[in-house]
Amino acid sequence: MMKFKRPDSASGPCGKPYHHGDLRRGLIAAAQAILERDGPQGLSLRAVAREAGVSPAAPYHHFKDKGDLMLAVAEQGFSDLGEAMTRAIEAAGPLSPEQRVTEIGVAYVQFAQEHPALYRVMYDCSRDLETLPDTVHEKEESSYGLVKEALLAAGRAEPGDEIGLELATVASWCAAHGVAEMCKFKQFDPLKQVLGGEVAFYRAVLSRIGAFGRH
Amino acid sequence: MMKFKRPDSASGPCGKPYHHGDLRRGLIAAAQAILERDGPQGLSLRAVAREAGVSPAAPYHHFKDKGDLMLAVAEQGFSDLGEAMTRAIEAAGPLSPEQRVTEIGVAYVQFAQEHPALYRVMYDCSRDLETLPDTVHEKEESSYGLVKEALLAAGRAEPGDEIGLELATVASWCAAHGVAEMCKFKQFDPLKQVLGGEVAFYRAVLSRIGAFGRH
DNA sequence: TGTACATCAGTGAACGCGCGTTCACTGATGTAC
DNA sequence: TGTACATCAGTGAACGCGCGTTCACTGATGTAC
Repeated sequence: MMKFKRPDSASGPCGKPYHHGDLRRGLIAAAQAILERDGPQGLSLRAVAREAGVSPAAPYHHFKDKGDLMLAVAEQGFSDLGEAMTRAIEAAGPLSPEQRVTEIGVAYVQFAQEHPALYRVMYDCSRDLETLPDTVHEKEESSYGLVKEALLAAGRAEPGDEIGLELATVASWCAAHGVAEMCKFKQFDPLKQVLGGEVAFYRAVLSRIGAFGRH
Repeated sequence: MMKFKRPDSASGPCGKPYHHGDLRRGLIAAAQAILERDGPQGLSLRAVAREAGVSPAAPYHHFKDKGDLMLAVAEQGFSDLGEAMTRAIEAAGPLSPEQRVTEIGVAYVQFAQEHPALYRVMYDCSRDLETLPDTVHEKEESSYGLVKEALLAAGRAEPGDEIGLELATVASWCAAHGVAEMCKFKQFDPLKQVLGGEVAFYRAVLSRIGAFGRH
């Protein structure tokens, strides 16, 4: 994120350098900025180039086409989500396996709440591919793996019951996605108020759903 | 849906009638057809007019702007969803309250699976409004009301515990939404195969989630 | 250390496209007399 | 029953816009000698 090794030698006295340094990363960051500011509607290839201070043709040196750029944005998002989940359980200190599951769920929903537009792009890209990016599902240290492992530790499936564990993981993932997307509706405002805030609200909902732990 | 009272008197010998008869309904139907055929990407105002066999300006006699048309499409969708849920529990014959809850959930997910593009538009419109259409949440015979009532009957909240019931309803709704959206990912194909089909799969997931009944 | 040159990473103008919306219009309908 | 006319529901051409992508180009970099 801050590994830009922009060579200052190339910059004129008052102008921008001709070469960006790490435009690939810069474009992904620009896309994220647009998502935060304007939402998914504003996310065009030209807008991303504009945001990065570069001509509309420049991205084509780093991405095959628009879809390729979007995919990279989504993958970065999933990687950030995984980090957020990991950070959350580390920050919480020592936790029971059951609490660990809950905290992961809360972190997931919180991430989606904090970056709604990014979350949408992540989800949309996945659907278009009809597969989830490797960062979610394949890698050893993936978010999916994190959830699965936490559920196993919490005894949500008998050791060896691979199918049961898989099912529990899918269930949790679905629940978290559902909560993440529904939470923003105004109709739930009174409920949020009664429960004492956003986080309390989706903690309550997740807990009701059950897949993320009942305390 | 078939209440077109197209006045044939207006049609020429081989041409279309100048007046459509019920263009408002026709446009909504055309939009649904486009969604089924081309997905949400293809859903522009012009495309809808084209599909309905009408000039691009014609819709403006029936809808304020594009958003207004989309909203009507979404509302029709929510109304269809409500009907599908009602039909499902009626078709299932006599059910225990607990089974009723499950069947409603399955019907919800099934509807989303059968009309993925429509479902997406429904959801997107709701988010843009930041409220759910009245057909979902307000009306007496709304889908939301249906779920709530079934949960109450199933004893998911003490009678009188309005907040608990509301929370249970939200939880179920979130869960159904999550399952509906996640089910299509290819990664879950092996699991579906093991469990013996699509419906068995999301029945299993819903049941794991808990909010829709454990048997 | 200096120079020639291939390669890389940008520019900016242009393309064709489909979009949402507007406009003045016209054909059809239905009502008053 | 017949006719004049207001109203309604269409037409089709045009607008300006931002988009994704392509092209020939050029400035900067780094390597071989």
